[in-house]
Amino acid sequence: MASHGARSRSGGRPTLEEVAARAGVGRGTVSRVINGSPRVSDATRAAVEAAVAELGYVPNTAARALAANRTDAIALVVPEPETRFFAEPYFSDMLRGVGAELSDTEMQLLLIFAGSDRERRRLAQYLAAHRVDGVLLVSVHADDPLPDLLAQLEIPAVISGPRSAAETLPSVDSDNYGGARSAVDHLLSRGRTHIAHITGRLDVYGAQRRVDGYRDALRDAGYPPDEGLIAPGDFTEEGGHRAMGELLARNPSLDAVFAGSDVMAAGARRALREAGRRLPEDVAMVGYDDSAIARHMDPPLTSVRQPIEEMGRRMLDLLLTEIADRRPAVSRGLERRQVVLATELVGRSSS
Amino acid sequence: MASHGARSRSGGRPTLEEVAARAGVGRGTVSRVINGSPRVSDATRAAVEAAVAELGYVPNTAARALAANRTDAIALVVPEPETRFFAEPYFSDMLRGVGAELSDTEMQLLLIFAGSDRERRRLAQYLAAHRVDGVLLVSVHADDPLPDLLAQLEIPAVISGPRSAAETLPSVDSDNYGGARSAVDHLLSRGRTHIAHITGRLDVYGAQRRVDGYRDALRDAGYPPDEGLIAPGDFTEEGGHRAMGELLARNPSLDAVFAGSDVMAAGARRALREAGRRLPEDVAMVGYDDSAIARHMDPPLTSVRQPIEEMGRRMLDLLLTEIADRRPAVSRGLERRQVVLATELVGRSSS
DNA sequence: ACTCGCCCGGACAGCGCTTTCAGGCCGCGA
DNA sequence: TCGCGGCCTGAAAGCGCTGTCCGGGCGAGT
Repeated sequence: MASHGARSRSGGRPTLEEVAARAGVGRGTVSRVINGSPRVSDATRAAVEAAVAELGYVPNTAARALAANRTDAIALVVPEPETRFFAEPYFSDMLRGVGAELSDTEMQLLLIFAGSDRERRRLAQYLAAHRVDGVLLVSVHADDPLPDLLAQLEIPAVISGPRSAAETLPSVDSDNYGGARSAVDHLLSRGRTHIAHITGRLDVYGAQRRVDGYRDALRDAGYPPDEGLIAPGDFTEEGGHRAMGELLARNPSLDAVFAGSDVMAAGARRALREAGRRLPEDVAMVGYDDSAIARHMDPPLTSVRQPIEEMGRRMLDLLLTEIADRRPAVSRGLERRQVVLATELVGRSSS
Repeated sequence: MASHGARSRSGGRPTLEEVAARAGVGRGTVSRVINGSPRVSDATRAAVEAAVAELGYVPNTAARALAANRTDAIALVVPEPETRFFAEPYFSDMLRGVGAELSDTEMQLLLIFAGSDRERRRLAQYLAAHRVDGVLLVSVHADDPLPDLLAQLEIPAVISGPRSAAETLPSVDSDNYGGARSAVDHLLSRGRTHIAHITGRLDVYGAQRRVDGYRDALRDAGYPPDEGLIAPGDFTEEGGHRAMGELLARNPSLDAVFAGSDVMAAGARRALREAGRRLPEDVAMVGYDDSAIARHMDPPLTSVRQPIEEMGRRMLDLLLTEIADRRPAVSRGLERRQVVLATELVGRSSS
């Protein structure tokens, strides 16, 4: 006690203790002011704030983390290689949404890639050390063990794109089903009658939902189910190209395609060109994602837009709630923690 | 003391103390094992490691940071808006290099954008709180106050692209001068005699050096200086377009252009097309950066490649050295902490 | 065999902050 | 006027780990 008074060591930053001395109060009081506790009189608060300003006091994060058992940091985990992260606007939009929402808080955002096995092991270590208060998980496949790890470690997490209808983690997703329906309805309204669908990877729940939406829209319009009009893609351009080839072979009279992603649409477009079909005269096309690819395609591609930035924001909201709720160990009911946002059809000349 | 034995609180993670108890040694000993101190017998070390494994012990970062006064984290600061970060492959390559080098260590990398005023204030707060052990600064303009702030806070930092010849911070750069020379020499070797240059923003030191390299290469080849062949650009496509226009107006007989960046080359290419000049028949062109733009230009652009990933790796090396050296407060001489890496001319059909 | 030196393990004092606890002071009601 | 209840504040106990300082044990030298 006598060994560390209010003297500031050379180059050292001021401590709570020094602020307290300067303001003529105790450490605890300063702490309360800093943390915005209401149990402090206005006069005292003002005095403390003055001292803080004069000394240029900045709290020591490590000490706070140790004492309060929290880190004030959350991680955005991308289970993909870095290259994909930079290639897909999806991630940067998401990041922007999260970042925007986060700038109102004192929280820090960590960006973590978990594409390789090595990176995943590192991440596991990282999470085990509880170096973040919560995790935002984007683009997770059905069989990914990450969510379970998080649950086991009791780390709050929010997932973008539930893994299944029975998703237990809080999640934010866009309305894949509705988006697909709107795409098909649009094509129908254009007078198209033979509408095919190129699916995404079916181990991604959202891709399944798009198929469901496609089927239901056709059924509701009086078209009997025809599995021959559905071809599996894998979200790649090459997959889209191949799928389109199959579809054309099976359905010569096909006059429209709903592709499960813009990238696949680009592949399909190539296949159509090779087959001598004109867009949109012979075959109309609608994509999904409304990415840059859609805008730059020739002709520009009608596509279903997802509010990705908004999704990022909502994910962060959910996560912060989750973290706050967990703090005093209140156990909440299984209220609705699955958010679904509406999509929007962006019409262009491909349809 | 009696208040916290080796009992693990419900859900709590094991502590050093518990590991020590299990291994039958003292806390300090376990700490030494964890930190790889040599002053521990093999038998003891084995016992401790076994205990660590059995308990699944993971050190508490906050406690360690507090006691050791370090964070084991460094920041990559990008003084640009996020959009530019994603748009320019420069940053992602840099990130990849740093990330690769970092994965051998226990250090954590933080990505921080400081494009807006608001973000910069946040960053200042962040640095003031000493939440990182060091900073990697990329793409800094001559008048940026960030380096000074870092110096004042005594935070180790490494800069990519020195601000001037008198840069005091450790830095890693590519050989802008040599790169420019190689570009001009290449054009000369192709038999071109009227070679113009579109510069980058001259408040970026690297852009100045490219101008120097351009001038010297021509001078050494026996061409007298001709300022009319130099037009200022600003690293944007529009700037390149405008500069090319000026150059053509001033020098009708011009037969080659060395552009200070690929983006400007794209703008210049547009101006050439508008003027009815063919590439490379009428005018040969060389760009700088060897970015995707160069590969996709029509015709593909010859460009000077910088080893960006390597630069990222070297920057991290320098920073870690810097951090390590500062720890025991050894003051080192002003040895060479400015690394310059060689560039490489990538030939394509534009020249 | 005895002593000196060396190496290893344990104890202890914090690192700076949060948070509980209890006491002091004031105001209000009786 | 006295007593009781509240609110505000100060004190103190850690949070889990690091790093220094000692003491003890063991091997080697004479």
